[in-house]
Amino acid sequence: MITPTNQRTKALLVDDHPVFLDGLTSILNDCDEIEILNTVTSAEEALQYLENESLSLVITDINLPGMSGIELIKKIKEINPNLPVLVLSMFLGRELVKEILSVEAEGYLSKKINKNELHDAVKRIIHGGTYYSNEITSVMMDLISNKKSGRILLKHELTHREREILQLICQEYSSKEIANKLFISITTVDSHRRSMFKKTGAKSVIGLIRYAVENNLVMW
Amino acid sequence: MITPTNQRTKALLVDDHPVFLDGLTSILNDCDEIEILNTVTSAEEALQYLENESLSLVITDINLPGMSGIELIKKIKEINPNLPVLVLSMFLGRELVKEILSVEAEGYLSKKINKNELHDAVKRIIHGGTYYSNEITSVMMDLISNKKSGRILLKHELTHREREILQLICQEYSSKEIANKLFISITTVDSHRRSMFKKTGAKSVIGLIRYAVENNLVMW
DNA sequence: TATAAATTAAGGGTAAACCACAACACATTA
DNA sequence: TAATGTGTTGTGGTTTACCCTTAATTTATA
Repeated sequence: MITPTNQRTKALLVDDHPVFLDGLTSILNDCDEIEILNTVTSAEEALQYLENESLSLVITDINLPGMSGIELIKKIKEINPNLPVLVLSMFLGRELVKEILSVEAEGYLSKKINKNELHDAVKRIIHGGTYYSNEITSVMMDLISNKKSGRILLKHELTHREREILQLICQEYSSKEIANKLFISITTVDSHRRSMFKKTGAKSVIGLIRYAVENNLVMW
Repeated sequence: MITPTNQRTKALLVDDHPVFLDGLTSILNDCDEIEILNTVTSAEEALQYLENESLSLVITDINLPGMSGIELIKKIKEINPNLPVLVLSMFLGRELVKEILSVEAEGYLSKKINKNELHDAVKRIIHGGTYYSNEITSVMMDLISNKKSGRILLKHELTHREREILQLICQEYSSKEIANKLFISITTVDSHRRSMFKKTGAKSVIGLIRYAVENNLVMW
């Protein structure tokens, strides 16, 4: 017995890899409760579907060209706070976990998932629940153990200025070049750099780069 | 009219992302000339199918956990040189292009391809041809323009020792630590480091890291 | 065998990274 | 209001990275 089409949850899939979208579609076609409304390869395209009343689930990648997945979710929650979002991502650093939690996504899955995990996640979310994979829950536990005042601090680990400088470091700018670009002293750039080392636990600039990649601060 | 199953090309798909495998399967199911023999998530599993006489095409990712895609292709060409291989990869540096050409893969595609490109590539390869995407051909042109003695040099740009040191650099080891680890002088590590800068054209250690990532020298 | 390349290492230099400490503005909170 | 915390800025000093030349020894390759 097949559930009538008009009762199925209509989903929008967002990922910049067409083959991955086909894989998601193929897997979700095996699920009676889901119907694919459409698949798009950017957050900008996804925005066009947010006013569509039949849309009742968004599954999106984080690392998208142009507007990021996090920005997309923020927009989704502004326009339609009740529309659930399942996040997919390749990497998962502490900072990214905080962002996923702060935009209140209903679920998270690594992009290395299999069919069953995706089915489980989708079913739980469309029935009003949430689904967070093991990877994210272990990072969440880590955040809780480092908590202050009884709750998880969802504030960014790095300040705006620090992120700005980190992005320039990732683009192979030296401290001198960064100082000139931002009209500040080299020693100031140095200070920001060192505070990032402390916060991220990086031993060298390579650790900073890895942090930036794992937290989608740069398009590598 | 459907071609009988026993006349279709039987393909083995290798990728560590199950959803991506589902996407490839879904796309190739639309192609009358292809039939999926099986899908596996590692090179080690793939080896078990190489003695299978009905297998007539392998589509594999390069960046696999454990044995790499390049190593897999080497083994394939040892056991069955006539079995064509289509390579998929996320990144594509000069070094990786050389490796793909040196193991004589019949085709290359970026992992950002769409349905049509995959169909074209597969059809050309199963009819005895080759398919190299625009990304790889432009890198090949670059290699040809830098050629000596009339043909492309497929030798590695970096030596074994240099690669070894680069991998340690990527793991956040300092020159001093690398020297201790390899029982060589710091000045020697410095020599190798500088020769890598020259060969890769990197401006800073970040350029070296990017080179390592783009050429699959490290699992990032 | 001759030539080239890889690995090893030295001396000597500049520039940049890295470290501890601290002033100041600004906001939050006690 | 005073206290505390955080972000941004900065100084001086130490260490390491980065760059050049030169060169011995071993190992491939023509």
